[in-house]
Amino acid sequence: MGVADAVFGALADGTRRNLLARLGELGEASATDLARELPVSRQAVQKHLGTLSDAGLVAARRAGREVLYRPTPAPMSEAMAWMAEVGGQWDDRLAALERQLSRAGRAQA
Amino acid sequence: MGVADAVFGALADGTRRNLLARLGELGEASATDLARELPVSRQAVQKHLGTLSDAGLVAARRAGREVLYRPTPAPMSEAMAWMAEVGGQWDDRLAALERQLSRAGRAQA
DNA sequence: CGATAGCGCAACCGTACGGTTGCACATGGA
DNA sequence: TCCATGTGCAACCGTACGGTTGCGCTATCG
Repeated sequence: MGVADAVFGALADGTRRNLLARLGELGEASATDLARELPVSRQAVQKHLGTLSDAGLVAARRAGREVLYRPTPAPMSEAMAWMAEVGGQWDDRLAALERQLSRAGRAQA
Repeated sequence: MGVADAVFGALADGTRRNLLARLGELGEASATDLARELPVSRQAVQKHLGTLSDAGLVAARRAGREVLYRPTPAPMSEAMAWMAEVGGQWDDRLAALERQLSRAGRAQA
């Protein structure tokens, strides 16, 4: 089913979730910036940003000689919808979320 | 952060998501049952159910000589909470979900 | 009982993944 | 213009993953 595979795959790695969370705080950052505060090399971060980008969770913007990445978490909603749908049959809490999702879904790009 | 890693990891595989969805429909099923309607061997299904079980997304019950698995999707809510938190800073839709999650969270085991 | 259906476990295989190093290319500042 | 900084790309490495086969144990049914 669609984008879910890429999104879940991207989110399955802790470093990638770290990057996404950090980008959420910073707004924008380069791979070099992000690598500075992480215990991995710049190239590793770059690869991670690549898979995040493939999943549509991150977008890149060139600024001079830097490339700045910003989070674009919209595709996560599809993954959440999947979880809500599967889980909703067994958990009232998730069922509530499913209703919320379908309501919010009508209002998004 | 906690269970999220196992949950996202488990959900990152399409076969595993299939299994979870099918279990959601059937209620309960054995690894052999599930393997019958999937293009993989029983042992493969068994391994997948193992990782799903490690993530707390599935529970096993012995019934005679069969072992029946049923979905226990509650741990997904933590993963959803993570997504809502990270995404919420950038997406009003996810922000709404985040509020919904914290409200529902107070009412769960 | 014996035979059959189902589970558990281990070994093995190919490949994708996370990570590294190394180096070449581009860009901006002194 | 020269140099420092930053990016892009490729090769390489170890390991974990998805999947298979094979076999032994358990339990149910005739």
